[in-house]
Amino acid sequence: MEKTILIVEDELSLQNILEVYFKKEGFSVVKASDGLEALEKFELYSIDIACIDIMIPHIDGYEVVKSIRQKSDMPILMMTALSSEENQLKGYGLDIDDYVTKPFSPTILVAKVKSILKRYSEKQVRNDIQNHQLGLMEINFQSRIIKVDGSDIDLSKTEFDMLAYFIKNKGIVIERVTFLDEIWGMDVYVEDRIVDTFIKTLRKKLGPASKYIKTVFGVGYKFEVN
Amino acid sequence: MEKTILIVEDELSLQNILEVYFKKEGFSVVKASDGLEALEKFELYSIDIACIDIMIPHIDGYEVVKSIRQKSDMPILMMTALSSEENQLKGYGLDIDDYVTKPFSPTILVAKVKSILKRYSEKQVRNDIQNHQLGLMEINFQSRIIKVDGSDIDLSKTEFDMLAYFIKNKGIVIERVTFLDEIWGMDVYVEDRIVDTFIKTLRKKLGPASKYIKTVFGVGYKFEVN
DNA sequence: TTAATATTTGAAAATCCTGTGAAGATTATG
DNA sequence: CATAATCTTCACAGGATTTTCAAATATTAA
Repeated sequence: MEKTILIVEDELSLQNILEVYFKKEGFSVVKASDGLEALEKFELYSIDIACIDIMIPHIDGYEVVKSIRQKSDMPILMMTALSSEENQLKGYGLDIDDYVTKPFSPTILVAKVKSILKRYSEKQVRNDIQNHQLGLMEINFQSRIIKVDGSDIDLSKTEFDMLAYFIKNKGIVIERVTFLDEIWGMDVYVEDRIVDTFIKTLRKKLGPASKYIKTVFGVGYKFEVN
Repeated sequence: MEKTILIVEDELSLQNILEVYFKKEGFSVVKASDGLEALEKFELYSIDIACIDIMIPHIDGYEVVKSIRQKSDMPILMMTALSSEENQLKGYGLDIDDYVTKPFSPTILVAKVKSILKRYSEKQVRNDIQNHQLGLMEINFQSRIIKVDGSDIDLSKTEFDMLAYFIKNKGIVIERVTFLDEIWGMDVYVEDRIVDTFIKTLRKKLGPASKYIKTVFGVGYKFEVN
């Protein structure tokens, strides 16, 4: 399964270099140039790991981490420019997984990221599949309970699976074919228009939360909390 | 074995921070923001330990503890904001395992929780007399006795094992295959519809308590007290 | 603005899933 | 060894869900 990495770095040349390296390793890359953008992207996409520079505009790296930590325990790696920052980092008591000091080799960063993800992957499988709060709705994958505005919504198996897939891929456009492959399975032959029909009932059942399901004309659908 | 912790705290930022810390330590986290929700979640999930704030909406922490104590002797740790609360706590004579006074460091809370659980598990091994009260029914895993409305129910080995597995996983959906793996063993080959047959007899024998066994169409079954 | 293309939607048809009773197979018990 | 208890399979009815279809509506591009 492809991992999504968030790179937060204001120096555009470095940002691009890192993007190239991570893409080469099969990562899906999301970029941000300042603290605000970083937090936006964090809300918008399902990020698996973040590499965050400390000295960035608007909101500095420390604050970005604090903010993310209120909602997620995703792995975070910091990038520091100065050794003074390095000390501060330790002093702050932030819950981060690793850091690198500039200048560093992209290869090393990639290696560190991979090793962190490896460590995480076992724990993650168990932990990450719990209770998710997304705007108006609350989903529990284990009990297969969906709540909108606090009250239970009754979904059939396929309806629930589709919504779950949406949520696990929030912010990303999902093509009809992808749904067929992921929910129905590669070998099942059904018209891809059936996805529309399920979108219809999902929207109806989700009520006010149906606004999160967006049509991307000519491509597919997208789940976006905002 | 992964432990499930219930965090009862109305201050959402603190709630989220604690969630992150406990998840990182491999806990499965269930959250509640007020006393009512706390009691609901307590019924809904198999909780191993609870951290409860005293000043919470609807039903305060003291009352939550009293209510839980009528059904369970699970470890409980309280979080107090004021030293006056601290005194009250002592005065009340509630059967709690520990407490922390705000502001406290999440790390300390985690450490306390771990040490309580360690103490508890040792006790558990010796005591081994766990009576579980779930709505209408009472189950004792050691003596393999089930009571519904106070009277004994006679279950065969497989029937009991299935019910026990249900109860140990209350609130989460269990697939037929999972039952086969857990009760029959991976290597045994039987039709998975046999699960239905056992559900049938379980429901019949449990009488009024059969309402806790819920069918999740297309997926499996769920044990839910409510 | 219009033609071409996509999506939404309601309803009907086809399919799948579960509950159940009955009956055969296996295992325990005296 | 015989009998009882338990486990397992099977098949059918009824209900729930999935799938298709076609008309209505919306979007895009020229």
